Amino acid sequence: MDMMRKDIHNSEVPVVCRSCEARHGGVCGVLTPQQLVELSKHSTRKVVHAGNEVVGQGERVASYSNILKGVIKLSKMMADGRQQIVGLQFAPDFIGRPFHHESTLTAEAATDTEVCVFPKPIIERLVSESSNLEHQLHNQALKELDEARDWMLTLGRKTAQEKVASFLYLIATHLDPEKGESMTYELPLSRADIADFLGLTIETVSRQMTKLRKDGVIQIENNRLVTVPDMDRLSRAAGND
Amino acid sequence: MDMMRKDIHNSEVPVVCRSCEARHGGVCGVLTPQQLVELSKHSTRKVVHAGNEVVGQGERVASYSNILKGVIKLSKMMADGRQQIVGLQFAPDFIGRPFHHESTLTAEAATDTEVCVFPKPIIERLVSESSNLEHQLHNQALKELDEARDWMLTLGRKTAQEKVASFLYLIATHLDPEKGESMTYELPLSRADIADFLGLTIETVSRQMTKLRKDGVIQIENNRLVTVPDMDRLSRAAGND
DNA sequence: GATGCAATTTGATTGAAGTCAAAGAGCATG
DNA sequence: CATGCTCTTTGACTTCAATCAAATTGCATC
Repeated sequence: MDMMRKDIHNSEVPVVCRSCEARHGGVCGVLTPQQLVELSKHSTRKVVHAGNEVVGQGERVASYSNILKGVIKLSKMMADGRQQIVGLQFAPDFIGRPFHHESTLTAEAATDTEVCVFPKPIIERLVSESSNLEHQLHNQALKELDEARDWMLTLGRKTAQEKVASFLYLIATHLDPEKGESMTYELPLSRADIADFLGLTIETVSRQMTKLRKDGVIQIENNRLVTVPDMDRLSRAAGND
Repeated sequence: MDMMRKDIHNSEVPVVCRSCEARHGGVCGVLTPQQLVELSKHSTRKVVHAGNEVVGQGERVASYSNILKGVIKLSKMMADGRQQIVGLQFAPDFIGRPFHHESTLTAEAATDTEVCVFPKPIIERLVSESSNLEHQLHNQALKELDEARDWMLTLGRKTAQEKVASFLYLIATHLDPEKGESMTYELPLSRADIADFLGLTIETVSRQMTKLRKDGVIQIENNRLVTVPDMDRLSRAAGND
């Protein structure tokens, strides 16, 4: 990564902020060297452990962050405690909205996570200066919108079996975008989180996982380690035909 | 409206495109007079009757449009015919995405609709020229994202009763944003569409409407005309505490 | 106002997912 | 390696919404 950076730019100006270190993508990817120098002065790298909140529902948002590592879950909660996960964010996604000061949802680390945090005024100034950056954020919003709408179809019209398969497929494709025929990965969510993402109960998720295992669509070790021998078969089980 | 326009601008330059006529908002609202002149040369006003497609799922998109009047439903369909409405668009929303050439969903008129249509290259040039316009589209995308996520909570975690009440509340607030205590309106969707929006069957929607009527939360005339005597009560029935 | 058709409602029954309860695994800690 | 804890699975039973099957209503047309 470091080598590539040198090859392309062949100079001493930074191409990522100090806190992000060698990671491209996210906000850093579209800034000028001068903007990166400025950003580096105010950004800090932070570790957020699984289960900790990044931003609470209804809270004032004082900072923005790039995800460097791990998975963040975005969720909404009703007054009586019913909860729905409305999105998952992976590196190098951006958390927070310039010029919107109140969050309508809770962002919480699903796994242990590393983020690069900037103060609000800095990122807002960069957005005003750089139409590139707004374009980048606009594109992420459109990607999130597409994902949200795909998930609405899953929530509204799929069976419990298809929902669980859809979830396993979604995670697989996000963790490894080059799709081979088979793959093995660590689930970033507990059964309770999966249930909240799928609009099901823990017990139903468990039963459907067992069924998919018995049918040979997946193998499971230690509750979290999933092997998908045939991605196309999983996709079919998810109802994506 | 025309009078207001004159008062504010006091000149002969257009403030909306020819086809949109006196309507502000949507794309027109953020363009310069020169851009509006340019846009007017290529835009056409079009009537789309209820049930007709504006853009089909997977089709190449050759144009963009502003909704002037009526309601457009955005939906996704599975191979076996199961359908989910993933969004409703009202005037003056914009339909279409600059630089994305394939639609991932179907846009269909729910009611008789009027739209102002522009060819793709025109709007893409205007977006490149005007950061204002991208900002406007970005904001609409964020609004749609918020609405999609709110609806995910409804789809995943609410009961049939709460879903139907949520729908009636959603339509009421979109058709008349100044919320009085009571209101009467024409439903823009059939029972079948409501079912597809809520992830329910027609029969369940009907039963829950009947129940809300018998409980005095709403009154219904001629299937489509709904009166809500107490919006707060409807909101509570929708689970929005 | 009678006719025909689609949209909506209502009823009887079934079934998928939820609830309640208990047992079993996984994983830290002393 | 026993202890205590949480997380997950499994089992028995219930319930809410789906399905299947008529009625009924609304509405355009003759």
